Amino acid sequence: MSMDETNSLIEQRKAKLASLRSKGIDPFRNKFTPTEKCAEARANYTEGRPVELAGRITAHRDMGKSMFIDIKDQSGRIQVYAQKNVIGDEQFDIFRHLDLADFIGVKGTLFTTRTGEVSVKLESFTTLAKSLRPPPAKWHGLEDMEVRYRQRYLDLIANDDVKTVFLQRSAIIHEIRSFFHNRGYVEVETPAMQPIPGGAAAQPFKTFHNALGCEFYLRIALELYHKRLLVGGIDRLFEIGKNFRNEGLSRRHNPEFTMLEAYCAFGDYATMMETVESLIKGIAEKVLGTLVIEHKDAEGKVTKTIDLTTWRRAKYKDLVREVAGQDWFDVSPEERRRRAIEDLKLAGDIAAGYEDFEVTGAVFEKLIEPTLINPTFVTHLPKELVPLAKLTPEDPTTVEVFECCINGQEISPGYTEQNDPIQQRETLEHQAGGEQQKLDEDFLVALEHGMPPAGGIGIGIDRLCMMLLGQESIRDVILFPQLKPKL
RNA sequence: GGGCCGGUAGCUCAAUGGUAGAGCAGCGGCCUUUUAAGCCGUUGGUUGUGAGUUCGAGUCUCACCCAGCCCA
Repeated sequence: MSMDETNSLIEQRKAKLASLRSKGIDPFRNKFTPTEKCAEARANYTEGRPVELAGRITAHRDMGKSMFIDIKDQSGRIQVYAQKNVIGDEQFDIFRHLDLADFIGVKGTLFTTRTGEVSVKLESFTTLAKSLRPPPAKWHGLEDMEVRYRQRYLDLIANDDVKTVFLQRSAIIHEIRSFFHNRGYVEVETPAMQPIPGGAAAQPFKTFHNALGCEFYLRIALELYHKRLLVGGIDRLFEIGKNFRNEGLSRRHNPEFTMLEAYCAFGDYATMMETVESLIKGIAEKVLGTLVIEHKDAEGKVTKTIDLTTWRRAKYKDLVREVAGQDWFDVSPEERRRRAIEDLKLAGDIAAGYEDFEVTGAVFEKLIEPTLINPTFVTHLPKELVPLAKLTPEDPTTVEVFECCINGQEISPGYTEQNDPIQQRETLEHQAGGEQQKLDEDFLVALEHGMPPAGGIGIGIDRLCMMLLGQESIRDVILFPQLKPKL
């Protein structure tokens, strides 16, 4: 090791790198094949069993003529014990000057220390990758939000619970795929670049295709392409993909987010309620091993309990009547507006230009949805709210629709899909109305070729993960949440 | 877009307008079963950026950047 009087931690590490090279050691290897993972070595312990393991150095305890280090791979950590008289003076000196965060491969035999910890008695080691920068502190972890999000790899290195969240997110998505494959659904991929962004009301991102010389939009929903596939005879299909909405960022909104949509020909909204309930219950049982989910604060105190055992079904109008009065839908629109503003104190939430259904919508959004912690299917919404669904035969002011609310948020909408091309055109034209929204003629032509009756759902995967994994910010379930670029 | 809070060593954090500190990490020394190892010594700073007030600014003022929370 050089006696360089450098003051930068990076310079010190670079000097160590040069020192290794000067000894003929390559600090960056192409390959090292461990016999097993660190956690497996600990789990399958027999005294004296030879192992070869690889990992990042996360701690070291120097004892003079011997030394302990911890190495860690994705599975976990294991302690390695090096002794000067076993590996020799020269190797021991190199070993002693390895840095926290360096990757090494070790060869040795398993033993148990005096304090009962399964460890590797080192016979030889290989440097695999030198870390030129110091890792975050071992004890405090990494707290700085900005660094955690911008350099998520440091967050994952320093904070095991963060890593667990993302491994569980992966397990959730795996379960979603198995669930639908088991039910005979086909996984499809549809365009993220669309000439007309449809299927939802949201501001799109715009881009330009040079060769075609035209603009495209990043999709805001998957729906309209999935329905084309129903027309094409794919009766059960699903897609897990990114949607993009050019709107504000918040604890619940990221500009790109992951959406699941699934469609089932010859099903309806009731079919899809069963699907959502089975899906989410199955995920909770398989990934979390429970249907009762506890959200905790920083001190570990339970702040919220979500019980997924029973799924309530309630009509939108009934829920509104519960909080706004039994005669809510019998009085005049003017009276509804007055009550909402004066009696329900929603003045700040009701804009002057709001239509009648939007006034009721504000009542639902502000006073009802946040209270729906345990799963509730809110059904039969006013038809104005959902232009792509079929009317309810018994009450044509509503549509055959549900919004599954859990954790005070809408997690999943679903409905009996509109398959009448003439009614669909009228609804979309009326909706486009004042706005300069273009009609997706190609979609309407597809409907005119005949779409089977079908049920469909969407599930916001990020919000589902927040609910299941006890995270209050969408940024904590997205590996690289959107931040303003620095520099 | 509005309000509130924050940005100090690699990390976690201190510092009445008056010499920028601690713990850990790093570096050197001692120590062959430690584990937040221990003991001794020691390096490390353009206090987010830019102006201003002041004899003197991490601290006060203004603008800006970035981030977080709340609201719209």
